[in-house]
Amino acid sequence: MKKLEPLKKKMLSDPAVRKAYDELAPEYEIARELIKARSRAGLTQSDVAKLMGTTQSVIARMESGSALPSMNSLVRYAKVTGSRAVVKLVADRNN
Amino acid sequence: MKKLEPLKKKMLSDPAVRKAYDELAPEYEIARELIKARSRAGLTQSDVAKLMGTTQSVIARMESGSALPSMNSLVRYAKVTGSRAVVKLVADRNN
DNA sequence: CGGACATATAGCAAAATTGCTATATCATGA
DNA sequence: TCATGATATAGCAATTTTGCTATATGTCCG
Repeated sequence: MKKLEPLKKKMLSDPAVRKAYDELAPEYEIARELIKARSRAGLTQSDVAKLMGTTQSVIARMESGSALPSMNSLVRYAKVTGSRAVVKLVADRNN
Repeated sequence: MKKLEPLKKKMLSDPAVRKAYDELAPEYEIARELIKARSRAGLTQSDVAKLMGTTQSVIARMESGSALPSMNSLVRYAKVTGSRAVVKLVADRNN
């Protein structure tokens, strides 16, 4: 299943594509983290919503990666899914 | 320099204190990450501001922990300081 | 098929963050 | 002391996220 890597690399060498990717990637990365945490906790979006004191559509939106959430939301989401939000800024030459 | 740990533990056993601490902690944790990244890059707040296309006061506010920033800001800040924002929701029984 | 349950999207108001200007504080060196 | 560079804070407008209701999709049984 690693056959896509070369193509990916090639596409990312296009500056325009690269820029879009760089800005988009974090949203999906976070979305994946959210979904992982929620399934680990065995909760539905409605469950999480109720626990966070909001509605299911809000959770769906966060997990869809249609926008970068605030740390506030992230921390609250983490809390109700039995997780802890860890944020690090790691040195990275390639950016 | 570990003498404060027992006191800290005791204080946190007070529910009211604990709640305030839980909500406050992430802001300062993030602020510390920001400042670390910036000094690693050898930049001033004004430098970062310019690179991000904003002003020094905005950076000062982010680093003061007076509010939880958005992932958007975090990612942009990371980028100009030669870092990468890593967000993880790690399983954590104690919360 | 028809009914539950889970997730996704739209549209708008409310709330929070961001951007900005101005100014304050603080440390350092000439 | 004065000047300079760096960081902090205030106040307000602009932008973004959040919260909400309603509705759409999609899936899995019975």
